Amino acid sequence: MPAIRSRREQYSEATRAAILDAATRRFATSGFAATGLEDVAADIQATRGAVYHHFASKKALFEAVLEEQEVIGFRWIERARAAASDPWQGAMAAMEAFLDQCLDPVYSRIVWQEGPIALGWQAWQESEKKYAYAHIAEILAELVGAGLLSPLPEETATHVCFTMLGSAGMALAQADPADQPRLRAEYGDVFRRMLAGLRATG
Amino acid sequence: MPAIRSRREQYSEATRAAILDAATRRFATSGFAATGLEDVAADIQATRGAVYHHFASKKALFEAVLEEQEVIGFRWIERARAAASDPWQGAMAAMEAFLDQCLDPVYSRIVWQEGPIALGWQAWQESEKKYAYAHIAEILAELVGAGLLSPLPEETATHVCFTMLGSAGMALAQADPADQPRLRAEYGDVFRRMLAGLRATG
DNA sequence: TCGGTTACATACGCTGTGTATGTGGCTACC
DNA sequence: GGTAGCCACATACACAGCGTATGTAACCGA
Repeated sequence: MPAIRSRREQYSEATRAAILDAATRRFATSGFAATGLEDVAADIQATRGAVYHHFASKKALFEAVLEEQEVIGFRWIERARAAASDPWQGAMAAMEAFLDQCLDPVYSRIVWQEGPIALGWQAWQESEKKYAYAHIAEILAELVGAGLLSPLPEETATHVCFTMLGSAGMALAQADPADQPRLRAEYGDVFRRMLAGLRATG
Repeated sequence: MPAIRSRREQYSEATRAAILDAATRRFATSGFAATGLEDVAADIQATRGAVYHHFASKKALFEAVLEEQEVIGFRWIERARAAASDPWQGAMAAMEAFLDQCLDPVYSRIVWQEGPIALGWQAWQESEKKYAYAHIAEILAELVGAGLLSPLPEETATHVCFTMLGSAGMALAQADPADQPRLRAEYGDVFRRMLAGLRATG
């Protein structure tokens, strides 16, 4: 990769980033269906031509937006987990960090609400497997490996945890801010009790 | 309501039912977005005019289709639960019946895949509250009342169970038929263990 | 049998996606 | 340092699908 880029390349890169940024805001506030590429283009004083130059389709644009959010979320959660002292604490920290992440309305709406709508349930799930899914599987495997959980059907358990966390995040994100602390505590409580069930010998 | 209906009313009722039926098949096989009202109309040798006469919009048509599936599913599950001898068996039977229901590709696709896409996540969830949601809440309350589960935050626990079951159903529905028995057993296993966690005193 | 209503068909406008073509400014080569 | 080519983007257009306004024929009540 060239460390120095031509003026034109820099401009191009900047517009691409601007499109991505505007699209993120639009998708997060108005949703995928209600957002026209015209709107996105207008937000950055450009035309739909520019958008179609950088992205093959509306769906492709959304995928790029989604990918970005996934990466941000992944890093945030992983950092929280890495800071913990032992696997169990790490898993709990990751859970907390995930719930935090979902309180960001952009993240929760793009990833959990609009994702399945824009890409279709199946494609969205495929995309999730690269991030959240793989992440959870790793954490569970570590817990099982450390003897903290009794053996589990990996794929199924991962899927269940994935969904539980996701829906909790969604519910939190959409709740009245005044209720969020209580809800968050409740979800934490239910999760902990359920995980405790997984601790007993299967 | 008049027990006897005029010829015209009977015809009208029949076309409405035919539209509903055709739409159900189309939505279930091609999805909401890829289904045009033209297709639906053509399936029953009619025009889009007929569709718009009976349903206010494409969305309204889908809502009617969804409602029908919900009612069918609800009845099926409730019957299984009612046949059980005690609350715990009833809850387990309801869970099994739900998984059965999800193996029907029409039900699972309409309710769980296309629902959120067609109505938007929020409206879909509202609609679910009338059926699955209320149903689960009732079952959980019964279990708590019978002392089989320790007290729970009702709304939160309902939401978690709702999502767990739904995603399990979806995963089952989309799995290779050869894997379905194994997966189903695994989900049952994980659920039972997690519910066991809820049994301990919170 | 005749006027009104109802069930549907026909025709059209609008919105939004995608695509084909045009253009001006940057870059690279001589 | 002039020019040829390319690249980033704009403009224009084709096309699909939803919704709506209007037409029409069958039916029903008087």
